[in-house]
Amino acid sequence: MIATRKLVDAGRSASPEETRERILAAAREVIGRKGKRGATTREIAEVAGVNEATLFRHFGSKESLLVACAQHFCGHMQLADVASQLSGNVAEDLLVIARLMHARFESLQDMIRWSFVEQDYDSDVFAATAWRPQLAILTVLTQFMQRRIDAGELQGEAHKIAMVFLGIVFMHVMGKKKFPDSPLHGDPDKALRFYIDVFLNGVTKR
Amino acid sequence: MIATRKLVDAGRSASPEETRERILAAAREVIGRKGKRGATTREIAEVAGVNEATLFRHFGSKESLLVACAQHFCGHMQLADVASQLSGNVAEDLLVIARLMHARFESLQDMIRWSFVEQDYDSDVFAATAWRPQLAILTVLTQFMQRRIDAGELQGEAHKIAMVFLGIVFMHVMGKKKFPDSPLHGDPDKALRFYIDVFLNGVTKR
DNA sequence: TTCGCATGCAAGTACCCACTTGCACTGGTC
DNA sequence: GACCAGTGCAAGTGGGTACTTGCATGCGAA
Repeated sequence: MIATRKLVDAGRSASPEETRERILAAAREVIGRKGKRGATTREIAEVAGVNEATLFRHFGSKESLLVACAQHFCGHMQLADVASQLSGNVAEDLLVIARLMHARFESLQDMIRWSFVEQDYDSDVFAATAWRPQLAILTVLTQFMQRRIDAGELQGEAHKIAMVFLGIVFMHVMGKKKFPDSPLHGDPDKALRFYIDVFLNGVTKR
Repeated sequence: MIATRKLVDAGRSASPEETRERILAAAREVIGRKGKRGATTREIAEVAGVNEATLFRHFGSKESLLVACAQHFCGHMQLADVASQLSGNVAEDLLVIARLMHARFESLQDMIRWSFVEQDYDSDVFAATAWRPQLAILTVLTQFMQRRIDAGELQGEAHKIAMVFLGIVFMHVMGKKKFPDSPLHGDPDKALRFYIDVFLNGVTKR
């Protein structure tokens, strides 16, 4: 019974909060691989090292677990501190913002990918929650652009050029697996600098 | 038995090829809404107006149907004729290509969205096939950029700036549902011209 | 007319999934 | 020491899903 003992102890050693955390982390991992539909409670429990019944005792239903998962990992994020890092130089500031975007996209990539498709056809709370960070970033980006336009440094409409910049960085992250042989996916910082250069100056030869 | 008669006749009136076509179209439609996993053979058959057994008699298995569907709609496309429409003016030519990209992305949007997430973790033939048109477009785009660089009109590396342009247009299509209140999603042609302007000249105020 | 092929229809099989339940165990709290 | 909350475990339930099968039907070709 030693083996049984060990397993039991492993479960027992953690507090309920720790158990909850493990389940949420496992859910995120499995959803990243299989998606909302493809993720089974069985596999999530297995990855979490927890009995399936425990999962339901914690979250009640699969749907509740997924929503809790999206809220846990994609909830309110602190973006305000970006402003303090800005120097005044447009290119440098854009790099700061781009790094932030890149990091966020990268770390939430799997969730975002699925929120991209499993959309609102079902008034999907999960997808809406998982997409929130992107909207937040777009807001920050738009505000930044507006300020630079007002200062006479950039031209165009703030939300439009913000969308372009967001699209470029977003596509960079999402494209890693889809265009794996692209030379852009070596040094991320280098790629970001390149994008900023194109964004600011265009590709026309002068 | 008139009702039964009608249904039967509806099925009978079509040739096996037509039946096959209807099933493929239905599969595409349902996959677009529910995804590969979420699409059930029952619903596909229902949408196609055929019996579920007929679906299996045609395609053998759901997986075979999905692969056939991807091949049918995302198979080899004729892109070569773009070259004949090019004028020599970079901005105008980019608009021609962008319109083509936009139309393709738009019409294949649902399939592409799903191929985006249900990726190769399962050596997924469906996803690989559905993604092929994007790779084809990137190739055309890269070649175009290379020619313009060689002609001294553009600067940078062809594949890199091609990726940027692709990303912008791709994000435009994919973002329609995710950023519904963006002013870019009114007149597509206007948006494409705007993207091309930013791509060529940047957003820096001169 | 006759025959075969494509289909409809209904029933069924085997599996998987979300979710439940009852019981046993244990570690910490009083 | 007694109790209890949190967990493991095993079995089970009900519904959905892919896929099969046997038979009836009718259209079109021989």
